[in-house]
Amino acid sequence: MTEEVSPRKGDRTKAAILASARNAFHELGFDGASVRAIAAQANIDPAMVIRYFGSKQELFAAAVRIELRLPDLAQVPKSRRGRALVEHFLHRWEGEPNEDALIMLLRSAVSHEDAAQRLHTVFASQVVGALRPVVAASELKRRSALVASQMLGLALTRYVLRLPAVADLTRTDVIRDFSPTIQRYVAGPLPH
Amino acid sequence: MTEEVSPRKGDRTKAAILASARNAFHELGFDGASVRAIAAQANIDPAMVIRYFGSKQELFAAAVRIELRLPDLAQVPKSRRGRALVEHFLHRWEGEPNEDALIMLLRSAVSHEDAAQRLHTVFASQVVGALRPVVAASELKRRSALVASQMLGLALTRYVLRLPAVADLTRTDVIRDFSPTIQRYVAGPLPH
DNA sequence: TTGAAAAATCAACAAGTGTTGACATCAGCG
DNA sequence: CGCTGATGTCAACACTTGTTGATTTTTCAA
Repeated sequence: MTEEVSPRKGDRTKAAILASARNAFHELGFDGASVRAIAAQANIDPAMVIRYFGSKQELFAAAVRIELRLPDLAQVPKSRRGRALVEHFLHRWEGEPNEDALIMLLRSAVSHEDAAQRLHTVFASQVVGALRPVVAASELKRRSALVASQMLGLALTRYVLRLPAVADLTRTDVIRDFSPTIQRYVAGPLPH
Repeated sequence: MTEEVSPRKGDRTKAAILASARNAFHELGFDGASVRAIAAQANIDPAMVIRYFGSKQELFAAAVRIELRLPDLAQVPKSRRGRALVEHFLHRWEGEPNEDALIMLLRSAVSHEDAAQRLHTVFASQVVGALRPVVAASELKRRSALVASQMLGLALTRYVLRLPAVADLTRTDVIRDFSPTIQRYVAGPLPH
């Protein structure tokens, strides 16, 4: 009534399912989050989940659909690109809690082959995409590997494993401690 | 017959179960590896797995039992401790394939709470234990966090996700590229 | 060889999974 | 009103999971 464009009742519940699914996939991964649990948390019948999304796999694909917000490193002074990258990912991961798709993929990729493939793709677009404009083509793969290993290692230990030593760091700590490493991986000299 | 001390038939199959379980847990994680699949790969009845180990959980605990081979960094010149650490873990992880407990824990910790707790413990003994003799107590937690994030990030991207950019690196490449970072995390200056 | 313990087999259980189809309820429009 | 299509409910399916008990086969010493 109050809406202007067909406030279809179904759209609200569809959104509720999606929100519940994002939460569940975020903290339990694909296999750990059951359709029944997702439905229960949204106060909905499990059958509706299938009716609205077709299958659990398609629900996951919808929940994980990503907006690619790439940082434009070319517009950042060369000496601050490491810091910019760390801030970019930290902002993504701690923007709205229990929402980021990369963490969902990380939690799922271990056991779910499709999620692993999607993570490869996301990695390629996010990290390689960010670095391509600012590093030599001959070094792109190597520098991307280094950045990915450190940033995914940070995400893993901080958000998935929650090792106290890493999880207890403040945002400021993280930026201060990891920026120099990423800076070297992006723009520093590589050992020959 | 050819053995001297009670070559109990059961010990052989128990060992076979353990080997099969290590393999399965290593590539599928705790939830992904079913008791039936483990038994099938060892050509035995699923019931035997339970009879010999009590439960899947106890089998996992037995498969993941770890020999703590800590590197003694105090005996390594200060400037080479980063390299020594990288070589230590690389040797662990690529020693005998499909055997390392840390990878098994990494694959399982995502969905299995006990595995996550064990990983915290292993991390504490392996990383913190190696660093304690050679870093100031006031910096131990912070330096351990940095080393753990990079080394687990390497393990994650190389062995679990198998991102081509990281998995394609040779052992020599890995040592060359990651040692400087770990060296800085262990003995270099920390940003204030 | 005989007999007892160890090892292996088989079928079944209770619980949980994703998914489906038949049915009931409700909305809004003619 | 009555009708139609969208929403929601319920029970059941086929399957997989870890685990158990009864039963049979094998092993090995007396």
